[in-house]
Amino acid sequence: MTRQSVEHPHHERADAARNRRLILEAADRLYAERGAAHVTMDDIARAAGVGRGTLYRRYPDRASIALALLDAHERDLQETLLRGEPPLGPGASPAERLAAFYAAMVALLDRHVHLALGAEVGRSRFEAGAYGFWRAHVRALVAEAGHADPDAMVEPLLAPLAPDVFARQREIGIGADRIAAALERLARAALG
Amino acid sequence: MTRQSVEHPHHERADAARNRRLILEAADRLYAERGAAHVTMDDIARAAGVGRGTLYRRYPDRASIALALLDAHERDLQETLLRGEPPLGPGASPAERLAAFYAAMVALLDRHVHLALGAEVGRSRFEAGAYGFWRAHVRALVAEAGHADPDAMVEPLLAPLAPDVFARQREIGIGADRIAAALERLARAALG
DNA sequence: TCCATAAGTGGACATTGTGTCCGGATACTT
DNA sequence: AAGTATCCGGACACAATGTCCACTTATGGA
Repeated sequence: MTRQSVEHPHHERADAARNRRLILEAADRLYAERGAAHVTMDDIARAAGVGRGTLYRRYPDRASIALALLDAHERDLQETLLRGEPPLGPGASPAERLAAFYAAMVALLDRHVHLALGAEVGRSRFEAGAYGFWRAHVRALVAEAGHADPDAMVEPLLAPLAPDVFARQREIGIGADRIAAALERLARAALG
Repeated sequence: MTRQSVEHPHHERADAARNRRLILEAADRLYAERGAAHVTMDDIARAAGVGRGTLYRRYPDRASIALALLDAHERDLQETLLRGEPPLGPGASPAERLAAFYAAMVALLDRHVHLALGAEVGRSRFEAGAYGFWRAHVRALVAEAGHADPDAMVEPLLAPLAPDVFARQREIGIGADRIAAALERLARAALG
């Protein structure tokens, strides 16, 4: 779905590849340093040592840069959900799988909040990145658990994983472990 | 908490009061017509027939205008939660009160999504508007239900009410009634 | 090795939205 | 009616976005 922003074109020129790396490294560092909201495209271009035109050629906005950085991490988890061991992968009960999914996502967010927040700038998270995948996964679990209206239950169950919610909780002193524990309880209550 | 943006100063000049009304009416209309994201301060000033300076004098940004408009509606619900009849008001079980709260919030969102989205521009919803009130209410319910870590459970339970989540659900064809039904089930599962 | 050319680069530019400022206008008081 | 505190509104400076195009460079064939 966002592969083109990660996979290398078949014959990418050497200078282009170098600049791509410079851009991604600079963006990652800036997002981590200042927070997504305080990084402009100009900042990234300057930090990477490339011109604005070069930056815009690849990435139309900040969100797509953050998405490119997130993508690799997210793909690992997606792979595990599809073919990994239970309880993340197939084989466990829906409630346990949702609990494990929550825990894994919290761990992911804990490492990459700055990127997740950066990916939210502009376009809403719903139509970008891996949201479609998470949605399909959770929908399947909800349906398997026998809920009456799975489609109406998916977004409410995904909402607690919104990056800004996670960031807020950490801001007021609730660590990733407590968040994960609370969500695991919620998962078992909702699908158990 | 946001009273100063709604209450009239003791001796507001007649022209100032008129302009306040013009501004709020114009903003409400524009938000509804085009959606919050596509309304600028300039648009509001022009539609209201006042200058930019006049607009900025009262409202530092779009969010505070939307908040002023939302405020009245939210206050009604707050009053009911504190002193109204069960199940919204005191007297019912935590699970039933949370279910009723969800339903009431969905109804509120259904009428005023455009405002709720407008209030989110810039400042995150957490530190503005009535969020503190909703948080305190839900936290009390969670605690009363005997949960281990109420503080970690509050944000996850409030997250499904985020305006962008609601807007998204409606966008993909899930009506307010289905959302309310799903959330009521969630409430009973989480606190029951 | 050298050249043709497709791809890539970078900074100038136009555009849009934000927020501030202050001379002038206007309502309220006495 | 006059004085004054408040308010008005547009001009201005600034910040960030996204586009454009003249120039540069890598690459592959002769």
